[in-house]
Amino acid sequence: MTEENQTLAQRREKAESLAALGVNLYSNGFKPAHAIKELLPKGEGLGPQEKEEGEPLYSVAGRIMAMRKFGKAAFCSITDKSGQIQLYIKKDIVGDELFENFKKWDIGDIVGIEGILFKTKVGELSVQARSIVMISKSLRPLPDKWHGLSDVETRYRQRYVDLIVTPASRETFKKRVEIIRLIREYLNGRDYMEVETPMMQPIPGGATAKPFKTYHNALNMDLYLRIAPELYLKRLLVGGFERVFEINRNFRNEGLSTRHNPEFTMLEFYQAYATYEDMIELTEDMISSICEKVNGSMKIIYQGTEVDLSPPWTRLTMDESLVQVAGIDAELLKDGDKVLALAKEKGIKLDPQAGPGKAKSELFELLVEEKLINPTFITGYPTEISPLARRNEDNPEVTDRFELFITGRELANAFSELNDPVDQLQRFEKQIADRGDDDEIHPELDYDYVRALEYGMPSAAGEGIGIDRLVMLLTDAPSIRDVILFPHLKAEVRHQQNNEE
RNA sequence: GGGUCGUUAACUCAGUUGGUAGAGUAUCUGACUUUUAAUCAGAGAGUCGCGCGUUCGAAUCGCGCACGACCCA
Repeated sequence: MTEENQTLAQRREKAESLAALGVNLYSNGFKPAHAIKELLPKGEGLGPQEKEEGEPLYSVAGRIMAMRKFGKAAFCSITDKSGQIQLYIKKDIVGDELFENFKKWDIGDIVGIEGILFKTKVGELSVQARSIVMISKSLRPLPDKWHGLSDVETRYRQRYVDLIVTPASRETFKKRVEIIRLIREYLNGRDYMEVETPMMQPIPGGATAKPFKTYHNALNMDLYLRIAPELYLKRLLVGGFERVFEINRNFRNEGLSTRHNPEFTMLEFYQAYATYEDMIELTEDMISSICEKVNGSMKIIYQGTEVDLSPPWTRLTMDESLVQVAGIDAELLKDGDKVLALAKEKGIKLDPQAGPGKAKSELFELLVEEKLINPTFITGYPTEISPLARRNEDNPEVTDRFELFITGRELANAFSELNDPVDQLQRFEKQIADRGDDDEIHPELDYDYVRALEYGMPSAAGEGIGIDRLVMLLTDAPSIRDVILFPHLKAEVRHQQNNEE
C-alpha cells in the first residue's frame, strides 16, 4: 500500500538520504547487552550531572518515542519491552559522521546505542551515547505523543500501533498472559493434564450454538470449527486420564458485541470422581486467588462498580434466585403451567415444545442475571436445558449443575457429568427430534460419543470458563475487543478509484 | 435486524446562519551542546468517509451507502 501524502514522502526521502550515507536502514547485527529495566537501578546512587563511576559501557535497543534536538546535541526517549530511558547524543562524543546520521533519525525508529550512564542537571538518568546504530527505519509517523491513539477502530485494526503508544493496552495484554499462566499453574498444581483436542470436528457438539463450516478436500468431508471441546475431553476421561484441561479457541457463528467475538478463548476442565460441588470450591478458590495475584486484592472495581471476589461466594438455586432476586411467588414456581403463563406475560417468546424448565431459564435471564454483581453460583438448572448434565438424585427435573455470574454476566458453566450412555442417547435423540430448523443444534447424532460412554466413563464433574470475560473482569475492560489482540471487525474499506462498473 | 451518535491534515480536535478549511502535536527549513509536551522564527500538508440530490454556492441541509461506538432484539 502506498498512499500518497507529504509526511510519508518526506519519511521515504529521509530514509533514502540516510541510506545514501552508507547506513543500513535495517541492520541486524546489533545485540543489546542490557534491558532498559536493568539500567534504571544503577542511577539510584547518582546525583545530578554525575557519571557512573568507572564509566562502564552499556548497550540497549528500543524504539524512539520522543526527541528533543538542539543544534549539536539531542535527547531521545527510547522504550524496549522492559521500560523507557533517555538517551543523550552529543556531537563532540559520537563524532561528526555518526552525528550526521543521527540528524536523520525520527520518532518511531528502532535504534541501538552504546554508552555510559549519567544523570542530567535535573536528575534524569540517561545514557550518553558513544556509538549509535540504526536498526529499523520507520516510514510512518506515530500518533500524537500527548493525546495518543483514541480512535477505537484504529486501536483494534492496527493493534501494533496501539501497543506502541498506549501503555494501558500493553498492561491489559500482559495481565491477560499472566492470568492464563496462573490458570495453567493452578490446574497443573492440582494434577491436571493439559491436552489438545480437535478444533475441526465432523459433528460439532458440547454446546448449543451455530458453528462455522469448512471442508476437507482430501478426506472429502465437511468439518466444523468446534463450538466446545467438551465431548472430546470426556472421551479422555473414558480413556483413563482422570484430570484434563484445555485452554483454546472456540468458534461460534453468531453476532458480535462487546461481549461476543466469533472466536473466543475457553478453559474447560474435567475431573473424575468429583461433583459439581467440588467445582464450586475450585472455581471460587482459583478465580479469587488469581485476582489477588494480578490485582493485589480480591476487591476490584469493574466499570465503576465494586465487586468483591473474596470467598465464600453466594449460592442460590435457580428457583431461589427467581424468588429472592426477581420477587416471584415461590408457590407459582411449583406449577409448570403458571410458569409458562408468567413467561408469556413478561413477553418471552417460547417454542411450542418448550416446557417450564426452558421458561424458568428465560425468566432468569430476563429478571435475575444482570442483578448478580458479586459472584453468585446458580444451581438447580432444569434438566430440559442441560442435555449433558447429570440429573439430581432427589429431583430428576433438575441437574447437578451451576453457572457462575459476576457483574451480571455468565462467567462459568459446570456440572456433574452425565455418564449413563442410555440416558445420554435418549437426550441426544430428543434434542435432535425437537430441533425443528434450529441450526444451533446439529442434526447428526454423535454415536461415537455414546459408544465411548458405553465403555464406561467415571463419575466426573466438568466446567468451562470464558477466559476473555474473566480477563475483562480482572482488567476492568468494557469490551471483549479490549482483551483480544486482534478482534474481528468488518473488512476495512479502501477508497479506490471507481474503476468498476 | 432496529434506534442514537460519530467519520474534517499522519494524530487529537475546532469549524457560528449554507459563502470556497483552522488549531495543537507531528513533518520540513533556520537558530540552539543538559532537554522533559524543550524554546524561537518561518514553511508545507485536506477526496471534509463515499455517492446522489436541493441550492447561484454544501464540511454544513435532505436521501442512500460504508465503517465504527453505544443501546435494544
